Amino acid sequence: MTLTLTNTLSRAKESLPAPGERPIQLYTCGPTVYNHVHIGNWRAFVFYDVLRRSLEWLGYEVRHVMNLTDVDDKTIRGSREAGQSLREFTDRYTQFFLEDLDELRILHPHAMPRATDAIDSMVALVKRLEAKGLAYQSDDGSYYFKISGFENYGQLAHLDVDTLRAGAGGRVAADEYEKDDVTDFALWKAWSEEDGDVFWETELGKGRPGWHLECSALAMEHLSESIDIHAGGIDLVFPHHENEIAQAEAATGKVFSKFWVHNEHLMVGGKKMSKSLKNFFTFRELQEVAGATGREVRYALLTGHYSKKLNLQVTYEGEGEERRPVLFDSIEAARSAIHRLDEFRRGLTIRGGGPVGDGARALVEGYQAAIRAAIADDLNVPAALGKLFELVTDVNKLPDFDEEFGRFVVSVLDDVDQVLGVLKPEADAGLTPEDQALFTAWGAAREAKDWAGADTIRAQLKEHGIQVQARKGESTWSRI
RNA sequence: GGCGACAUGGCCAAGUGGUAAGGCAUCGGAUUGCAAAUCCGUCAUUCCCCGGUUCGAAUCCGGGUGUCGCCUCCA
Repeated sequence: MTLTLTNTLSRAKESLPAPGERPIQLYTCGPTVYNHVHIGNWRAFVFYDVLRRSLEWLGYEVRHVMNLTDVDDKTIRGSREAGQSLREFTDRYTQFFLEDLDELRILHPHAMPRATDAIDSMVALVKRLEAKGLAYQSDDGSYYFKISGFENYGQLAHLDVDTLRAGAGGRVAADEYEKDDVTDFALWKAWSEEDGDVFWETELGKGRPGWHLECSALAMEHLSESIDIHAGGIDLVFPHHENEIAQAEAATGKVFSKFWVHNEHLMVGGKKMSKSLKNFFTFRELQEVAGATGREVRYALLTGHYSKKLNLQVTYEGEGEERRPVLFDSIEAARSAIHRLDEFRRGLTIRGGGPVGDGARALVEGYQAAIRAAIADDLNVPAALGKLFELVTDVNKLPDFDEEFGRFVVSVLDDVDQVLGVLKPEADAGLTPEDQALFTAWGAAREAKDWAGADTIRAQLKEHGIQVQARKGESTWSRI
């Protein structure tokens, strides 16, 4: 099925080519590995993941590349403060990032190149631009992109260069005098004292790459000079993506990316995340404060359409300095919804009855098709989730069904989960011997109608984080 | 100042001309030894406000209010 996406270039929904004609080349802007990325960043990474999974689910072959920014002001400053080499420092945060990626059930991109592994590509790109008269060297040895030489500048952000120039005039710091034009941006930064031992001796001199350069170079190196989709957070539209386009298209004369898709921001408690508002959280903080799992966070991030702001609702207590979050409503809601989905799945495997008619099967297939249509229509995950819950309610209403039908519905859930990535329950090692003994004793006490004893054991299990369910056949348990 | 996005029930959130999906919470019922969990049902005559277009608008247009964002390195 053909996927449509909102293309930032046109600000309209556009259809990709039908699947099968050729593989889709997808590039997404990765993290700067200088700290734990925050929950808003995770919205972007989950979005990229849904995009890639959706493409594959709809029948596309995909090659997904995401960069790791491991050299910039922040990584250099961080490594110096930590007393580590740049590589030691960024490796540490890369490792954290990869661990969290797995927790959030995000598929690893096919390639995750570091910026520092692409110095040669970047230098070559600058040389190419210089040969065309679109890059120039300033007095301090840095290289800048000459925006006046690229007439399409502003096409993505829909900004007018003259307006930018006027706006920048009053705000640009005095140390920017090196540039011919205030709107020009750095391609290569000449070494300065603060860079310490971070530099590369290249044809461009001693220095390090500018931020925008790595994405253009890496996309071209690992994919091609004209890719299909480039994704990122909405705040990267300008200047980052605009500059990527300028660098790439000025050098190659080709369309850098046919599609540009951007995810909107995550709001926390109705506000933009900031440290001063105390609504700034990393995934690891949510794990500690709210007991959130990666699966719950992923679900919460899937409840809104990528192109719209999503609010992570938080209830606070106290004012000013004392203000602290006491309840993460969105995480709680995600937890309840996931629990219900897990119970539904479990019910499918333990309910064995008579055969169901063809109508029931057609009903489920109808929902499966509706979910596919919702995903194909600009990745409408919230609408797809709506259909999924309608499926749940309708199947629950069936008076009876056999094992084969149960297996069929499970297969549909697994199919849909190729995109959602939240329906598979966490792997559980099972009860500890002690808890297993309690669970058995609880059953025995109930058998003997020793209600007081049963209630005591039930309370003990609950303290261990185990909730029991009395059922007609075999009783069950679940983690709280 | 320039440009732009958004405003749907207690919370989250689909829906972009044909009469308000879904989730969480609430409430009622079923089930249960009692619970919990689960299941069923209930839950917006109305979509920020005012005006307009239309047979018909949450959806289109104009005005207002509010929130958020971009205007050189924040997903």
